[in-house]
Amino acid sequence: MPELPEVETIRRELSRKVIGKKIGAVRIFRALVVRQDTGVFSRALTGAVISRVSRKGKLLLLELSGHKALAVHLRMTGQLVYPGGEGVPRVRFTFTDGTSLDYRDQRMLGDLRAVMDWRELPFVKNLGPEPFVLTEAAFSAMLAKRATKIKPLLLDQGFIAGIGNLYASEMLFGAKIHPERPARSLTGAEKKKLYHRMVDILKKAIAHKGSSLDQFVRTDGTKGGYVRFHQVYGRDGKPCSACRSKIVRVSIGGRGTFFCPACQRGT
DNA sequence: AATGGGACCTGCGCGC
DNA sequence: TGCGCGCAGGTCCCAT
Repeated sequence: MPELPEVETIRRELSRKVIGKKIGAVRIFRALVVRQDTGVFSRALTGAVISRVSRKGKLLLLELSGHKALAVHLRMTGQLVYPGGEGVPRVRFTFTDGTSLDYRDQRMLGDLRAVMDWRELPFVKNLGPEPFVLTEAAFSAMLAKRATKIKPLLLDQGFIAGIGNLYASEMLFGAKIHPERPARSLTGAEKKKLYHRMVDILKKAIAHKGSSLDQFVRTDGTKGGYVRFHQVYGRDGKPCSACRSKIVRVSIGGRGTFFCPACQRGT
């Protein structure tokens, strides 16, 4: 479940480690994760120099010389490890200095592709605003227009970029809002609170290098430290930190959703 | 517009 | 103990 904080962690770490490096060779061990012709992929990347690493929502972009980019979506179990070299990854990028960047992905749901203009990717074009760019007023106005349940709405990448299942539950708990509340039913105070919990939680998760519950690891293979701050996600049956009621897990929009039935009232 | 389902994948934990 | 099954969740796609 790499979400915005996890992808941002990787972005920052790769920025420190691989900018300026030249890709000498691309080895594809499992073609499934390369979502385009593998020859096109390899030829586009070989010889390119990494100029910058950026992020759009949960999409990581290794920008290259010649206006190209390597777009990486980790989906569920993707990992980028540097320096790589251990075991057999799905894809290995070997730099001309001899080091390598490994793309690992247990479930192979990830998405790697070399693109000429990442701004033209449908995923990018459909992306909603970045949480850190959005103002409170704009966020409130966006919520006011929507009748749908707040929790699935926060997961909609076209509505807002980067939030996934874990942080959606955490921020709704922080704002004391029931996950099935229609977005437009939130009061002004609730919308304000949700905006601030959203920003605070994402920033704090980045500060702690993300949440490693299952597969997420940092580029050096170590785990992120935010799990110990989780209030509800993965804590069903355990006491709420605020009121000691038991945290419950329900399915909303087909996704596991954790909340405190006492603190987060009503629909 | 909203909602619900299936598809993509693998490994884990559950029930029997 | 062993086996089969459902499930985990990011995104896309289809149907209603």
